Parts: sequence; C-alpha cells; structure tokens
Amino acid sequence: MTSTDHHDPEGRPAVRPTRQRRAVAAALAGFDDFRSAQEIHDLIKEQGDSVGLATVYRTLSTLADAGEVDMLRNEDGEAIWRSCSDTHHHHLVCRTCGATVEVEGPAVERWTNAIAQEHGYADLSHTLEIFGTCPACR
Amino acid sequence: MTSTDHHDPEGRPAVRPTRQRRAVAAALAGFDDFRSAQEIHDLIKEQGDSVGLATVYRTLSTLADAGEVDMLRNEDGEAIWRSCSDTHHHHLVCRTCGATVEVEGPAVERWTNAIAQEHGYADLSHTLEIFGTCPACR
DNA sequence: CCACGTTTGACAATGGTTCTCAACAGTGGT
DNA sequence: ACCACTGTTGAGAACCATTGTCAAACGTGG
Repeated sequence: MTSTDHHDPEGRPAVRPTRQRRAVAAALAGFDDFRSAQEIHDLIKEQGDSVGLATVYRTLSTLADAGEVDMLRNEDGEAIWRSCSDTHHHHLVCRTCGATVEVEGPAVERWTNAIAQEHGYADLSHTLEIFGTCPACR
Repeated sequence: MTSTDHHDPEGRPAVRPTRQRRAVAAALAGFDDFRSAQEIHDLIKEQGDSVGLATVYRTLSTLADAGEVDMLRNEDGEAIWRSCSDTHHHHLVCRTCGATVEVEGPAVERWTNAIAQEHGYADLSHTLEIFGTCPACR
C-alpha cells in the first residue's frame, strides 16, 4: 500500500461526498419514523433535488452497512429505513402512521444470547420489532 | 342463516379437502425447518404430485391464518414457512442450513407488552427471530 | 345426478430491488 | 488549471417473489 492509493489508513475504500449522498442524508434528517426507499426518493424530489432510485437504494444500503441507518422489514417484507442512534435497539412501530419509538431491551439481548449458546448457535443476529396502533391512530 | 348454507356453526366458510391441499400438507410434514413457497412447490413435484404455484401460496396463507403453519421472513424479506405447534413461540434459525429450534420466551412476551402499554400502543404483534450458524455448519 | 359455490391452474400483472453500462464527477498529482 | 484514475450515477432492463384474473374443474348437500 503506497501513498498513491485512495484508501484511508484502515483500508476502507474512499467514499466521496456527492450531491446525491448529501440529498439522501438531508432527506433522512427530515423524518424520524421508518420510510421505504421509494418514499425517501419522493421526499428528495419534494426537496427540489433529483437522485435516481437506484442511487437511493445504493446509498441507503451503504449507510446501513456503516451502521448509520436502521433497516428493517415491515409486515409485508418491504425494507424500511431511518437514521438511528448508534446503540443496538429495537422498535415499536405504528402500523398506521409509522410513528416509531426506539426501545432498548438488555434483558432481551441477554435472553437471545443465552438461548443461542444453549443450542450451540454462533455468529448471531436477531430481529425484534413490535407493531401496533399508536394512541393518535386509535 | 338456514340449513342450506355451507358454513359451519361458527360462520366460517367451508374448506374443502382437495388433492392439492393434501399434497401441501404432506409436503409440510416432510421437513421441520423453514422453506420458501417455491421450495415447497418443488417438494410436491418430487413427491409425484402436481399443484400450481399460486395454489401453494394460497394454501400456505390459509394455513397460516388458521395458525397451522408459521410464516416468517428471512433476512432477504422472503416468506418462509413450516408447520408449527399451536403455542406462540419464536425461532432460532440456522442461516446456512435452515435448521430451526422453536423457542419460547414468556419473559420476552411480557417485556413487549409492557413496553407497548407504556407508550400507549394497542393491537400488538411482534416478531422475534434469531439467526445464527448451527453447530453442524460451523 | 344436479345445481351451486369453491378451488384450481396457466398466465399476466405487480412491485420492490438489483443489475448493466456508458456518461459523469471527485481526487491527488503535476 | 489539467490529467488520469476510479468511484458514482442514472435510465432502463432484468429479476423474482407474490398476487390477480377468470374460465374450467371439482366437492358438496340435496
């Protein structure tokens, strides 16, 4: 590795700050519930920007890999996204309006780890999402 | 409602025992991990039967509504199915071979209910699935 | 055996997501 | 400022799981 490569000291490939990525970030900053990629794409359009749908998907995936956004699936299996805090947590999502409460469950984390170890499973991941109807939509 | 309608006393529409539904049930009896609708469709073909893919989907949905099979989504958002016991439970699923352990989590159930009530959410449902690598695939 | 409502299957249609690939745009060096 | 080098983008095609359509086939109770 020489001084001419475009990687940072940790070896990650360079990520360029483009107009499109800024637009996606701006859109993400504009809501705090979960939205689909298409909805985010529409939001960007409403903000006067123009970013291709494929780019929205690419950017969201990248951000999710970097841990900067949460991606989860609604009851239909569609991916929905939002920017998130950096601690591991779960969500209580309103089925009707999408209002989201971020919840932590240390007890749950411990429980899943215990169960998995008990059965010899390694390299764990888990999903825990609660769907319901929020007070405003009742 | 007269004696001529084809509904049972509870008002549920009649469900007819057809060759196709028997074939799906037979296929479901043949494995105890989670399979996609397409895989189940293939299994039926291997068993010498022939059932349309749309019918497989319809039958699986019906069985899921009736609580006779579990449907959940893998990490790609695809629906996967298997016959299940009748109590509410969660799953520890091997990412590689699909081996599944059915686990109960009364503590988790209580926790989700408490969290939801605390925030005023009603009409709850929740998903909790653990993915990992089983001992055999390690 | 009949009449009626249910179920099925072949195929089209949907819809979310990813792929393709040529045009474009940051970057670091000169 | 200019260049060469790559990472990035966009339009649209391609994918693929899932659902809709509708006429033909089937199970049921009478």
